[in-house]
Amino acid sequence: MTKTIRVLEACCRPVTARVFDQTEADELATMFKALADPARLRLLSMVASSPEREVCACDLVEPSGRSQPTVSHHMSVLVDAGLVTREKRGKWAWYRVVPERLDLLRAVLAPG
Amino acid sequence: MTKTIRVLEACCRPVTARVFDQTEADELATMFKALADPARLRLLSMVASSPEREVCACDLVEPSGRSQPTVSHHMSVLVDAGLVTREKRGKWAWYRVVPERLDLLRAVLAPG
DNA sequence: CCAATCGATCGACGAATGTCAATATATGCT
DNA sequence: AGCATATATTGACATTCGTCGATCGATTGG
Repeated sequence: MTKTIRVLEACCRPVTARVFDQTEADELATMFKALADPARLRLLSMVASSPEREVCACDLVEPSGRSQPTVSHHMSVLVDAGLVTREKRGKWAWYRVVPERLDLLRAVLAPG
Repeated sequence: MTKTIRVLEACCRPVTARVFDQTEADELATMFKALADPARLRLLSMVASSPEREVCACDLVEPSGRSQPTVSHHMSVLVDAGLVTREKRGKWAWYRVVPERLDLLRAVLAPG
């Protein structure tokens, strides 16, 4: 489950620029896969739209309508994809989005 | 398999703007899910990076390294998500990307 | 018409995924 | 130390997904 976040070499070159090689496609697929579930998208939007730009895991369970283990699992998927970071402070886990990673995906989807 | 492409109401409001509601999350997840597979990403990049901006299905099978039914399936997923269009001309099927749909996803990923 | 070709659909199968209850781990409080 | 709380991990299960071989439908050329 814990996956190392590799750095995309051909970072930011749009899909219109060339055919993705296998490695590149694999890595991008991991990131898009993290966004490919409604529950995770809602969790991500909770973190991203938070005024403080960070959210405690304890504030995600009830609004998401999922069990605590399920939320923990989904957040791990987002962390593994590099889209959010997790910081443990005392008993609590705090999440933040990683804007550079969203930018990377935006660049990939950019028009030619 | 054939899914109607609904139009996103809250189109283009970024993830940083508010918490996605269920319907919105479902629809966005469908689009991201279409991008969440390496084979499909490569197929999409083949279409998107084509000089003529369109590609015949017959030119996708061999380079993708998948069987003809598998390619057809993947292209259907992309079409159903609204990311590409399929036009049947004679015996051949021609695919084009839908830039507006990529723009929509880029807008969703835009920073606050 | 018949044969050939292109692409979509069907059926099957193993692999991956989303989910939760139960349990484990870690931290803080008294 | 002992207990309560917050989160992660494990194990199980049903569902979805990616894949291919076989087949079907449509179009074209002789």
